[in-house]
Amino acid sequence: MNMVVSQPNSCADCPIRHSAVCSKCEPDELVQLEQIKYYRTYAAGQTVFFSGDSLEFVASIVSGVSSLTRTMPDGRVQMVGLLLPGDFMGRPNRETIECDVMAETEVKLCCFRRKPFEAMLEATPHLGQRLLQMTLDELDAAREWMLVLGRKTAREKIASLLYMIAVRMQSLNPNGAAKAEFTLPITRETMANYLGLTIETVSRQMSALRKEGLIAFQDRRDITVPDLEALKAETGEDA
Amino acid sequence: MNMVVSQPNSCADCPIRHSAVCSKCEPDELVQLEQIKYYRTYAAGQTVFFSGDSLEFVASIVSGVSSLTRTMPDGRVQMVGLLLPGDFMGRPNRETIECDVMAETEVKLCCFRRKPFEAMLEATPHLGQRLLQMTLDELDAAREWMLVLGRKTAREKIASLLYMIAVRMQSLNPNGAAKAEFTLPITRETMANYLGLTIETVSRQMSALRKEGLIAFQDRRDITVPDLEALKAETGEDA
DNA sequence: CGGCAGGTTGACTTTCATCAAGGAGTGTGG
DNA sequence: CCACACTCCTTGATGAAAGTCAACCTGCCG
Repeated sequence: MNMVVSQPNSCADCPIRHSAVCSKCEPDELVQLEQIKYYRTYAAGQTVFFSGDSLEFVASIVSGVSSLTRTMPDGRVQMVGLLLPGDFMGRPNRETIECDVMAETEVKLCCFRRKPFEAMLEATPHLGQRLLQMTLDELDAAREWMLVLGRKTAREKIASLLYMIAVRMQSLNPNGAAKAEFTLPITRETMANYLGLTIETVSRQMSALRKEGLIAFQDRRDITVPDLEALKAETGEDA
Repeated sequence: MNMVVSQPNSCADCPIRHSAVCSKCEPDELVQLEQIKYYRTYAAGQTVFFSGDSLEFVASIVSGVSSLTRTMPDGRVQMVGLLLPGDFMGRPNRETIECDVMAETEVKLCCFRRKPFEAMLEATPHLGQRLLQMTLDELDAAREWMLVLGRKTAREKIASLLYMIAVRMQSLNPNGAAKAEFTLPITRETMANYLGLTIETVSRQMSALRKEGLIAFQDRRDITVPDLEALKAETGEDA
């Protein structure tokens, strides 16, 4: 595994200092965390954990995008989580992980060996409180996604995914523009796995949305959404 | 709302004392909890919370089964959670709830007003630690379910649901019998909403599984599974 | 007895998956 | 520099699975 261990780095200038699991920690608690943390980088396409692996560390995503997937014995794959910067990877108090974790883009992790992290979780309420918040948010997101998987049409699924990504990117430049441009961090296959569709259906629906002017793209990664509200209307969730 | 407030009850002889959010609490912490708790009972079919309601209390399920559902503007419904005795209902640090919560059977809740509960969560690490564990477990279950919704056939979905319920019931009488009998706590419509299917498809697949001898039933609630392993083989997850 | 909710079954339709062919961009080696 | 192989994507033709519409059954309750 050609993963790279980077040089040490300070929490003070960490880009996810205020959103990650450590965001409620006091300065003295950060000092403790600094002592057990280390960085790792994974190239796009590399696997971080295989399902069933023993869970040696937990981590915050510093940069990049990772996916969680589950695979059936006959090869069917369903993505069950998409981890963005600030998100937490791994399970305290669990020996193994039951998903494959993959780097969709180059990913930089801030890792903590699991045992010391669990000990700190017991001793440092701020850490556990933040992790609880984050886990509850993820649970809400997972439930939202169950609606998409269980009840939406292919077209609505695509619109939902694009809308979600557009809004997340939008939140970075917060002037409420009606328009959005972004680079899809994932392939058609990854989209299909996320949405419970085949890549052919993804491709067809992307073409259909383009034909109708709801989205635009030249190379197949850089997407323009001329009218976010119009796209939202296609998600099936508008009133 | 004809909900009933029951007479006070002691934690000491509570049936979910060792599985609920309070299960790690020390005696003195239980005393605190006793001061802010109260019981409510809902009849089958009653709504506990409507989506968007302000969240006045959180609760443990003492007995019965509740469902969490999300509804689209055009009426499509997806169940996103099934709460059994011991499970926790509600979100600390959130003003409103974004699901409908319904009593599928008669349900007895042990309620805590949200604000005092949040205060205790800050002050009592045992409470937060247990809630974190439970939330992580629910997240895993939600992800498992995303695989069912996204990638399984109707037949596999039905088999998965029946197998899950059979195993949960089985865990109550722990001699590893190959056979299982149980009463479905939910209607065909609820099954359909859980599985992302129509009730007609649920009905057809139930009939098909019965024709093949994988399950048996006379009245449509009391199910017999003569061979749990055979049923498991139909879930698509066997190796 | 009639009405009603929940469930089953059949005929038909729609949606999406499957199978298959081929295009566009990229990297490699002759 | 061009041929090629390869990955990722697109598009078309066809088929299978599940949804829709409709009729009817069953048990229950007033």
